[in-house]
Amino acid sequence: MKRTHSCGELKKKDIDKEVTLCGWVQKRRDHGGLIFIDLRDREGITQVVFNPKISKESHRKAQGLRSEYVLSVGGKVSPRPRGTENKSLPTGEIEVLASKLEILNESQTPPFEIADRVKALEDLRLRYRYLDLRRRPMQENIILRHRVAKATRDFLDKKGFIEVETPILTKSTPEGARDYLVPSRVNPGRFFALPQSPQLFKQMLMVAGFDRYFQIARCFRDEDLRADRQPEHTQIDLEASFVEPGDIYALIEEMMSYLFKATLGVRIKRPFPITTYQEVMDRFGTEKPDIRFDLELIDVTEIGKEGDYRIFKEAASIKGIRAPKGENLSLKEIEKLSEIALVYGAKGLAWLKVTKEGMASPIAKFFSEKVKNSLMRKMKAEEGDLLLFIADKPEIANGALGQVRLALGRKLRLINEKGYRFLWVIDFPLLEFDEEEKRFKAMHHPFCMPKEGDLPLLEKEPLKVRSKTYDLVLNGVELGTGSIRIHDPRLQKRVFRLLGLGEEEISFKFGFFLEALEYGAPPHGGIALGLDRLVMIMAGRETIRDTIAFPKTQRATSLLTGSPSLVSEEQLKELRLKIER
RNA sequence: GGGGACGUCGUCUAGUCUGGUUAAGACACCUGGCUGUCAAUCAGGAAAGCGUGGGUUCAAAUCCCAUCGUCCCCGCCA
Repeated sequence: MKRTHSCGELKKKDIDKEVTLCGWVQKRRDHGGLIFIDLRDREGITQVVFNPKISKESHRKAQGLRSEYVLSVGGKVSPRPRGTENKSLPTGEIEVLASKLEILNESQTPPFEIADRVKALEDLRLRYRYLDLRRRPMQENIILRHRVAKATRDFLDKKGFIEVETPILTKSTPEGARDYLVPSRVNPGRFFALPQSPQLFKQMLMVAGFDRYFQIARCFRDEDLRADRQPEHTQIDLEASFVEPGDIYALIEEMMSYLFKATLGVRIKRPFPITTYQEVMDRFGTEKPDIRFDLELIDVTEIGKEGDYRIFKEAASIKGIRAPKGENLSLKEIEKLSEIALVYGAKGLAWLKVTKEGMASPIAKFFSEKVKNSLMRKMKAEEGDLLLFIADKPEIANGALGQVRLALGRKLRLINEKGYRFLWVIDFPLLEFDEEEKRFKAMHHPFCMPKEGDLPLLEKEPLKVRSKTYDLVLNGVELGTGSIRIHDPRLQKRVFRLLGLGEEEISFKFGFFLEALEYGAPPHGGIALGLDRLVMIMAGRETIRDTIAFPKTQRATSLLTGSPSLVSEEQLKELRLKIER
């Protein structure tokens, strides 16, 4: 036994105990006659004092200690002299008077300081991830992640869910994201795909009668990265038989409530509001609205067209948003908002300031007092407000103004950073039209059940068909996606055909799955929640990289290991692969 | 595929717009002093030729071109 206690637990009550601590040298303060070492481990920091009167030998050895050396220190816990207690440290009332010192390992001077507040840039942190992970905030993130995963398992176990592992080496299927492929040496020219999600396996587990399944599942997608997107991410994946959407809502709401309580001690308000896709698009311009603040998009198409402003008159849709007290925003700040609108495809951002003297704006002259007044009324505008408008195709007007809304929320400090506001977004369209490929694509995935009432439209007006889908949104972040699935093989085939899949392709790609549905597949549904994103929000971080022990860069490489890397000719030959140069 | 920001001692920055002495500071590091520090302190020291390659110029960290890397975003991500 190298240690008797952790570096975070010794308190007044331990005074006079003989203890042995192990840890890293956080800091050495050498006063010549007296040396202080802050010894750090996962649990905290304890001050160790080397006094030649207690041990000449240890004091001599301690002179050679440097940052990040690994030590085992034996000594007596004693109260700090009156007036030298450190209130900012949980162990600050005591210190260990070292009588024994063993240097377990030395350390090079680290490339950056192991401090709570990082100064090092992220690429350096990633290259030395094991040092970055020594920092307390990173340890807290990873430990929080562990607690969330643990609480998830506890909760779902109690609810009768069985954790089942599904293959990592699986089959490439069309639709969705690009697959990561793995060549098969035993079957030259053939490839496994890493799963984008365990979707088909969990459905087949329902066919198998497991009734309730879950998995903390790694998912792989070979797409471009973002702050909240990594090539491999982890989902809390679950599926249940004989359920309605309401069963899933209730389960997930209870689970979220349990997770937040168990890990953060935070109470979550239930039930979560439920809104349709159509409604959130109209009101917030996005399928994942941040409802921590109220600003909503307002349809002013009718009123806007009454003026003489050509751009309004010719637009299919005019959406407006009211920035309370936005009068104070400078032209430059409005210009910034307008740039955001441009990025999201709008051609411009029109604005009106409501001042004492009336409407101040380059476009005010195009509108009569009457029109201006009805605009004011419709948007519930008050003096001092700034009104912003985008006139365009409905998708653009909504989408771009939705982004302006988010920027406004931040700019005007309307967002309660400490709040957790969940929202269900339901009834997504089953399909969307891909302009590039000129065909229908599944909005979520091809296994979502269409709403029964919309079934007659399936072949006639496919875009009007809504599906039994539900997205869970938290603070403007898409946390998870789920649906009731198709369990009828005939209906599943109809949907495949709608997606433009030929009979041959259907049986090649999905034959095994359709066959499974033929053998008494129960009605079922489920959801998958992004664990990385959930922990990111809980930890108050801006990127999921801070919640993943060993993440990849935006170019999908590991700076730590240098992967992906070249492989030997022999390896390629064995796989019968040739690299084109 | 596209847009943007950044790259200077170990680290983080200043310097770059407006080319011109020994490229500056803080932290870290090294040596020495110091028995109550915890952002220890005092004295001294070492440390980068400015991501890489090319070009312009009497002269390039600074201007131009290319390239590499990191980050943010659009597209993409069911």
